[in-house]
Amino acid sequence: MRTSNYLLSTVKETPSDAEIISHQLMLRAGMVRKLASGLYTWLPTGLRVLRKVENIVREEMDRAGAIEVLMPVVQPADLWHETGRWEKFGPELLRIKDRHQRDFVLGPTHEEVITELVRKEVASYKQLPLNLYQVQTKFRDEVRPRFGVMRAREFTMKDAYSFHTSQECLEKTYQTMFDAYCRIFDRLGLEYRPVIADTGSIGGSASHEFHVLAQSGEDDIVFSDASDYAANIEKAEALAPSEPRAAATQELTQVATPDAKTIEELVAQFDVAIEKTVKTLIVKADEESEHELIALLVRGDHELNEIKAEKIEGIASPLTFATEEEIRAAIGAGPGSLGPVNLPIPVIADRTVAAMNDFSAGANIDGQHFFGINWGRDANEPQVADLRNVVAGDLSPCGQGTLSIARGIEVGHIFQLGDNYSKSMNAAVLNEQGKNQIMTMGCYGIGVSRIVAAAIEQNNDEHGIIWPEAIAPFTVAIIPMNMHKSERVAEVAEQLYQGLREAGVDVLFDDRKERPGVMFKDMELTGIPHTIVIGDRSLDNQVVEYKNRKLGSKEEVAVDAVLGQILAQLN
RNA sequence: CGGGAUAUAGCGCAGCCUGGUAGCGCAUCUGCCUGGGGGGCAGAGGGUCGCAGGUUCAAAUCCUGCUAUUCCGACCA
Repeated sequence: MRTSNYLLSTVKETPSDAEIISHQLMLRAGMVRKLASGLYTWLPTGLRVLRKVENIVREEMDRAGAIEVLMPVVQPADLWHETGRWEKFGPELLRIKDRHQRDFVLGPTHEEVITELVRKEVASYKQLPLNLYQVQTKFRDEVRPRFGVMRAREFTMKDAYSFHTSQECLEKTYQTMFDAYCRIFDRLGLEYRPVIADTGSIGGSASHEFHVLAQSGEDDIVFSDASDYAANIEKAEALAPSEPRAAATQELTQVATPDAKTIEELVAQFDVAIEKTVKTLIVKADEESEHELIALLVRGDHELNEIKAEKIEGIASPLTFATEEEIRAAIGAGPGSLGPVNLPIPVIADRTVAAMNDFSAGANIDGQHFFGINWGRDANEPQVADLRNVVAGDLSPCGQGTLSIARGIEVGHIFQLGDNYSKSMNAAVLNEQGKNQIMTMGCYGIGVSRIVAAAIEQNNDEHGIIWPEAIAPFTVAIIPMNMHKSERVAEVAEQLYQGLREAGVDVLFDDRKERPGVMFKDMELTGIPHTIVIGDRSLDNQVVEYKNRKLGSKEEVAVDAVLGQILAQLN
């Protein structure tokens, strides 16, 4: 490609509404442009990268035995009624009507459509297992699109769905997909981790997420320093403290704390360690419960894990915090002064809290706290559950080592769905006994467009993007110096360009009548891995200059050797 | 959905408080110079000041409403 026939569309200034580095660089490098909130046009450079990611994903899916299909973006509401997700999905599901006033949705995912297809096309166990995938546009009407294509409303996803007659068979395909995903992310050149994950609203049993490690990631993932254990913080179990609860040493005392509405204020104003404080959070109980509200207790310096909390029996799902009015009506004190002593509603304590002694918490009287609280003596032994997020330094749930925490960008997610969808949609085959049997399903997603952003998050410097070789929009850039005056430069550049093209290399020949600085900056911003600089100065010595974007290195290469050397390096 | 901010040339911004000829940098176009790191000189084009009302002799500027964008929070395969 010649830049004179191309739409480079680079910009110098950083658009003011781009928050994270990948979004800024994608705009500056001319990869995407925003059309409306969460909707992006892919410019030629961005599209080249997107296609390269897609192709790697396709190759590995095909290699792993999956078969490509393509399903519509627009889906009839009937299917969503069948699985109950028409009601269950929130406003994130964009619902539309056609001219006959029939309901449709813009597909945020395709479990319904694929299950509809397979239940019609597959009748016998002999046709299974089957793993179908597509690379398709999805639409989710996100509450708050942000970070460019990282969290867009319209995005490209590879989604695969497998069908089986047994759990064993599902597990085998699940493992095959797990391995395929590792190959994909290896080939993409990304630093990533598979982690144990929550299944979220898609449902099912086993699940792993694949995270690209980056500071700007929206998820916390935790690792053991002594084993392969890695999990999303949503899922990571916080073990009970290894030490049993110590005996009480303090008397229960009530203290006026008019200016301490938060744990931070309490710790700042009174001589109490934050590890000796307890936070009391009030949530709604589920409808069957005889109480309206339930109190959840976590240590002052710990965070409630909402995913864990809403899975506890008796707690409303989705988790809903009580309002101040509801709390006052039930307890008679405001949120800043709550605690387990004399609390008229059920109490569930985190494992850590259950093992505490001599702790402080609100007195359920405005402006009052108790110090020296001890379970059994001052408050009934609570129901105990794992309620909190793990923190760095916690023991690993696998039994080996301690945990550390890093930020990750979720780029892949695989699930063992079981019969969640096949059952409600009655997707069955005849088994070996000639009986109808509901199929068991797995589903496997990769955020293709998100990977483009994630790759940049992980590979950039002050000059711009540094593409991993496998997904660079162009592999080699040719920068001629003063080509429009020097025939010698033009000739060498032209020959090298043709040579690289004939060898099938993605090469960008910067034949614009621009000053050198402009060309250097553009190629660096765009992140092209290899650059050849051709100028009279070096041609006098029969050499050209080779620059490596990633290493930042320069070397001189003989004119007649450069093509061979580049080609050798690419293999 | 709650709280805050913003909307002026393609992009980034000033002007608004204190009403009176719409401005700066970059980009674009023309010419000349320059030619190894976003260069210089000279000139040119480009605006419904988000939209709709209101106040006023006069509104980018003051008032009201709306819309969009954005940040924080809640929410989220």
